[in-house]
Amino acid sequence: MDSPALRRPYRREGEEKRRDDLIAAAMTLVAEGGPEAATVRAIAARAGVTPGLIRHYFQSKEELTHAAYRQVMEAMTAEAIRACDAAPADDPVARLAAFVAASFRPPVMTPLIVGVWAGYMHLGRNDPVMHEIHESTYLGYRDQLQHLIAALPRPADPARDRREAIACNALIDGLWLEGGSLPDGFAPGEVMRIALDGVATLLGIRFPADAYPAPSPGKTD
Amino acid sequence: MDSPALRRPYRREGEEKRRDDLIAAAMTLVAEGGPEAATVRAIAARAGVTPGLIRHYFQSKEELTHAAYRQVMEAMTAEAIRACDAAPADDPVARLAAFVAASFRPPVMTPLIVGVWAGYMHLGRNDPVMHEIHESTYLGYRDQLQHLIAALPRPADPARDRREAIACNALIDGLWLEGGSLPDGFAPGEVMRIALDGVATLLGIRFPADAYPAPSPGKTD
DNA sequence: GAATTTATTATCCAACTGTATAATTGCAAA
DNA sequence: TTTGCAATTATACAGTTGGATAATAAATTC
Repeated sequence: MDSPALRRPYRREGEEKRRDDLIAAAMTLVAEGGPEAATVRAIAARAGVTPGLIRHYFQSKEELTHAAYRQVMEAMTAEAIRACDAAPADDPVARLAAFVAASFRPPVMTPLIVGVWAGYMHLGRNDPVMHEIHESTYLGYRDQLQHLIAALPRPADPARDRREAIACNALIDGLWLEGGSLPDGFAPGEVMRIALDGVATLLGIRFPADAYPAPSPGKTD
Repeated sequence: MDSPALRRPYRREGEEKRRDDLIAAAMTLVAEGGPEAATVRAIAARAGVTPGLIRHYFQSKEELTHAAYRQVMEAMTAEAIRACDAAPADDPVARLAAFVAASFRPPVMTPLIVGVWAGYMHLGRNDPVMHEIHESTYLGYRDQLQHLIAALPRPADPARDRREAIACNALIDGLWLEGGSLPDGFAPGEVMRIALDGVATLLGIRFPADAYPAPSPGKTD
């Protein structure tokens, strides 16, 4: 009865690595099986540790959940902004194109991210912290988009900008959701191309050819 | 100690009514608190009956879940198609406008429906039946949209129609999601107006004025 | 080699899950 | 009124699972 005797061997890791591992494990599980799949035991198993360790780094499972969700969401917007800032500061059209394009390739559009988004989407209703995270990251993205639209070289019209930002944001959301959910339903780069075309059409502008992904090799249709 | 004595009084109802009540209760709970909130007991309580009754009308809770999801999803597409068919058969533009507009008012765009959609969105990954329901209703909607687009009076171009259907569908999805999630974030009719404008712009057409919702009273901005 | 703290282990305990069955009541026909 | 059936309630059950915790062992550090 009392022959534990062999104890699981383990390595000691830095706090940061362990926290990241646990967060990554939680995200993966949520993406795969929804929030209810991310139990303390499952998270620990996925991260290659034992359940007790979670409470060594997080005061509760809830805290881990919040940390994971925040990290995913903030990383997403941050990546889009980063790509946008990589474009010439004096070329609003190129900046907008870069922002949109970044939203449709990894690490923003991946089944993992979309899965996390979908899995947690519902928790915002009852959990105030989740709601705050969702709201701030969501509005952060949309605000950024609206800024980029307002910077376009054309007569100012704030009301129009708002409407167009809402429409573009919705188009991006919808495509991102589809593309991330059914990655096999589209040719490589197809979703991004549709998104760029759609945003350009909605705004009455044209994006330069180099804003688009490289054409699929082999065929020149 | 043994004085239960008073038994809950009840009414006898027809099978149809009870089934509908149970389905409605399940949907409401899912919309409010996600799938895990829709326990047998909670559903029964919400429907005003006792848990055992569920298994009198459904072989299992799973069966009730499937019935509820199917009903919500099918009703949604059916309503949009119904509105579309109410338009003149020989006016493709009006038919498309009616289809889009119907997607942005009750009973299609309501917090309940969006909540159910969000709550169950994730179950499609593991549960084959849920997946089938989701897929068929989703594709049904998109196919219908693509047919309406293909029927527009302009040179035929199937590839373009496909791209545009994907884009329009994404725009509609995104707006529907936003409008249903944050009904207070928009003025009455605003989401529908943005959707109609957006779809028209994406397709390079114009919808007649009477396709739009009545302007908000009081102000003529 | 001692001290420190990461990590493991084992367990707790409770809440709750869906299901099955038995007892009772409402209701309508006879 | 009485009878009988089916709708509904009530209770029981068997199992899972949940997150939390205290004590202990092993890495690493000094």
